[in-house]
Amino acid sequence: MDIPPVKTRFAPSPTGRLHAGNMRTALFNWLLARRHAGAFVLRIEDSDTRRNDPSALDAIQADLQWLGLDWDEGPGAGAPADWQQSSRASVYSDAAERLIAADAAYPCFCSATRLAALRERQRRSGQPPRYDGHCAGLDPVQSAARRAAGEPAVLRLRMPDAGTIDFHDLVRGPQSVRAGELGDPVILRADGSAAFLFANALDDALMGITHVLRGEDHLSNTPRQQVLLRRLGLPVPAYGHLALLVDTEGAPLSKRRGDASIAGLRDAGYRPEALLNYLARLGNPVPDDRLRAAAELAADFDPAALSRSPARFDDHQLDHWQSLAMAAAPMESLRPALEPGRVPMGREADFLALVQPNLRFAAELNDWARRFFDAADVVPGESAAPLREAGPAFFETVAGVLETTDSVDWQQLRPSLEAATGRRGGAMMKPLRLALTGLGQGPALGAIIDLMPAEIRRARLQKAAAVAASGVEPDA
RNA sequence: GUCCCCAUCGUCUAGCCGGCCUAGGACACCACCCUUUCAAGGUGGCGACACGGGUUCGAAUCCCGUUGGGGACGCCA
Repeated sequence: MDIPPVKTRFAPSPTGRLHAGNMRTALFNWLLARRHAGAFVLRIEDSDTRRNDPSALDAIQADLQWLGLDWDEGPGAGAPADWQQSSRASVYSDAAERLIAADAAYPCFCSATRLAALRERQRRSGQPPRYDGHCAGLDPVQSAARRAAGEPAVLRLRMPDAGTIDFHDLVRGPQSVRAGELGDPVILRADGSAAFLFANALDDALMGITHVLRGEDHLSNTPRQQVLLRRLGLPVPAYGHLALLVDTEGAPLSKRRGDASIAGLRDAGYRPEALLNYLARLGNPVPDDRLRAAAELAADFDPAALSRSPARFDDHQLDHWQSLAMAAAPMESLRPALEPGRVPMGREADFLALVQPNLRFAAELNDWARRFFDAADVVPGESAAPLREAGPAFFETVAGVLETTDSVDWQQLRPSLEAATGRRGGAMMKPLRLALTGLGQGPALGAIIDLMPAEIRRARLQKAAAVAASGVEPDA
């Protein structure tokens, strides 16, 4: 027997940038599709025209592509052309007519004022706020007449009022909701446009989506969408609900606060492999601690194994994956981050090889390059104390040795320096490293000396000697 | 407020149809090794079954309650 092909989707609204939470949802859907050699669809839910941001469409695609999530249907991917809800208005109105004809939906003339008062009253009396079915019993003929006369109305889906609605959640298992707990939801707004609940379910069914992984905030929509689709005689996809991502404080990740926006992370210098590996493991047990490719992650992706409690987005863990990604990065992928002219001709490969293990972000290359190859001063004022401790003679002596030795082979150079300065180990290395690079840490010092042009070394040592001589009395 | 879901180291988690768990891994942190420096790298350490009741010969694993966290209750998506 045939297992139906898996088709998943990611359906963001173009109202802002993607953040880590959205992206993880997209990733899990992509993983599920790829795992089963199925299809992944990108659909844009722009049914709320007031909130649409024209630039968001491109940004969403850019973010997805950056992470390597490709889609088989959607913007730029060919058929179907109508991946955009705003171009599917007639699909929704046709379905709405069918629902009305079957008495599965009814017009509701209740004003916003009445609804607000109703909710307030229910809340005060300890009742959950939900639509009371005020218009549910209206005569269809009269309702049609009122609508024809131009009286504003929304369309509500008639929910069963007894029994339970059962479904199997891909991540949470069997679910059962008492039908009476659900009010009749609005599926068409007064202006005739489709509400999320309606457009979303219809699109999934019509596009042949088989599996939907979405945020936990959609859990309560599931029974409604199931009723809706059944009434329409359409296939109901399998839904799985993901626990939401929270920030370091445990508060929900907020688009508004710009928490962990994908664009922000990218601009900060994070590599896509790093984010991918981190996101894939948030709330999802991946037994392998190494950096994996997307396809490898997909190979054993299982929604049922997903965590059902909210996961924290932790910068420390992201940084770990970033470090692994940097270390594993092909040298060629680092080059573009290096500003032209920073590194002398012919020295690039040596420079990159030396510095790469110390990088967290590729942009740091430029700082290292400046310290190695730029004549400008690198010694910060606050580091004067260690230089003074070493004394001007130390730097002059080192400079002298460097001048007269033609070998910069560290094995030979180090003993010469020790003999000449009378210092060894850290006593020699630390002030020397500081004088040469302005930093207390970095790649192997011998290799740095080897890579650094003689005239830069000379200038740095001179400067260090001057600083060391300047304040014989350290501020104390 | 009402309803639903969840609860293992600081964080992400393994384990959860009970004994193999003196609870395993990764991140972070700390120490040591390497480097006669530091960083990087290597090795090790610290560190948790939220609490209270049951059930059982035996519970992280099952049940109930408490507490805590998350979600839903829109002409938002």
